[in-house]
Amino acid sequence: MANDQNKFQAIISHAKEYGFVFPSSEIYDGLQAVYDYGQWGSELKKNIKDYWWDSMTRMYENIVGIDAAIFMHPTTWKASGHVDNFNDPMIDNKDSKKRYRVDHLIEGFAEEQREKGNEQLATSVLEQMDALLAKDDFAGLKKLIDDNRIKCAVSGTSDWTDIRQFNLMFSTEFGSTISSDDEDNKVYLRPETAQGIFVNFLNVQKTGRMKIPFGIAQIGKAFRNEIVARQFIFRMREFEQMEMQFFIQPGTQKKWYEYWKEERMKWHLSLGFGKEQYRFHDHIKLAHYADAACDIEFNFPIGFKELEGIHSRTDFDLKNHQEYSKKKQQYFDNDIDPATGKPYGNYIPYVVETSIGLDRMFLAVLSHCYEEQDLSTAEKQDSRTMLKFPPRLAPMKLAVLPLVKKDGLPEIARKIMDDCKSSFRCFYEEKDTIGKRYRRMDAIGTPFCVTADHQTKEDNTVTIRYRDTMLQERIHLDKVREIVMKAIQ
RNA sequence: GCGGAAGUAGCUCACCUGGUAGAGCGACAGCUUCCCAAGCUGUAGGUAGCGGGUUCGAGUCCCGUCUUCCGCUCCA
Repeated sequence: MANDQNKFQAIISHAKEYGFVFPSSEIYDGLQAVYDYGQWGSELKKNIKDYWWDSMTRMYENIVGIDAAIFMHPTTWKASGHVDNFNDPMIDNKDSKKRYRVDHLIEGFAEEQREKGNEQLATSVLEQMDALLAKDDFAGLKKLIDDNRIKCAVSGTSDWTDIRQFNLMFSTEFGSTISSDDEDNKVYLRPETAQGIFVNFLNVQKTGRMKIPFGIAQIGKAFRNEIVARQFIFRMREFEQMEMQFFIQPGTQKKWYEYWKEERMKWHLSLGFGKEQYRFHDHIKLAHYADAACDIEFNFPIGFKELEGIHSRTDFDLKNHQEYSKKKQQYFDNDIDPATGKPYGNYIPYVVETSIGLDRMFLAVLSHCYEEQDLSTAEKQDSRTMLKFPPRLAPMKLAVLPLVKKDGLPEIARKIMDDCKSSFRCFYEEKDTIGKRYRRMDAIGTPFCVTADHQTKEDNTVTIRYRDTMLQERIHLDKVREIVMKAIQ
């Protein structure tokens, strides 16, 4: 465990030192739980994104993608349950360190009084509470708690912190007249990307002539004002989700839930990190919208943690959007129901969701591929740090290196660059010894290096050096592009 | 949010009981032309997280603040 913790620290350092991940606005001391992706990090992230997007939208003919806005109509979040579930004022007892929802605390007190026969007090307290909650009068609520000497069940004391609102959604003002008091102007930064898909369900279904079952995929940013956000990019306030909502007939959710569990696991395994790095974790306590849910957990250096969620969301979201918007969210199914011999007809589809955190996927790839190797021999101490990325995900695919920077070798190397750079990302370097240049490429995870040497001038062959094995082969110049292309496909 | 620890050059760290910052690695330029880092020469880079206080004088003591790490708590 101690070693894994050190490994995690080493990965964070490496990520910063080699341009993968920087703390946000670092020159101003950073911003808690916000990070920026650097020159190689953004490439890696993009490659992960593309890999997911392509496998979703190309490999499944019944899945299409959209890109919805981050801002959504405020009612969206009422329908989704986010406004009700994440707006609770909380209070902490300073002695027991226990945190309570203010309404629960006061209701508990009223209940006690009622049992003791103080019916009048109970009713009065509850009435006051409702009035104060409606006004968001936290000072008044605190006074109510103090005046009635409401105690903590654990510590038995009445030593309370101030009341604070823990709203997991970020909000901002919308429109030309800015008035922070005006609830009508308040818009949220989406706390999940899913709702952008749900509100577009019929648009996509009708214009794309989609037939159930079908899926809508989306990659985009989401924002959550986490109370405690830590562990590097594992839990961030601004993060990116890659998710797909799969619309199905009611009653078939069990089958599709199992189907997507399997499909998503296959996708992860296709990266070749090994089966033992993943496991399923079934949710016992289900979210307000789900009738079955599990996570795919990955073996991070900080332990097995959630990487992707697969949820059977029932018709919770579409049904609520129908209710709040007063617009029918149903689908007419022309397929014949074998039970009745007639079409299935109108229904609100059920949904199975697969939702993966892009930043977590990035961390999974980075931490799994990070390796420190001891290459010491009897004569000499030696070690290298490398990122053994699958070639298709590597930020840089090929380094082109002249063995020395004279005798016409740079010119040959430049020619190779010109031949390859339109096909994939290449890196040219002539400074320092060849060994040092190889090691620098290992550190950012470049899978291939080709070196032009004096023999190249005679027979047009170069050496290609493989990152993982450090072995070299001599190949013809014309083969370079082809070999790399094959590896990244 | 609570408790604990830390914050000095890109990185790792040093400066003992207060007297206006050093090393190694790295980076850059040049030499070397060498197929797996640490050969030679040179250069750049820090007002010690930030703010305040004590003092003739603070990186060094005190307070506040921000950030990070560890533990607890939380995580629809």
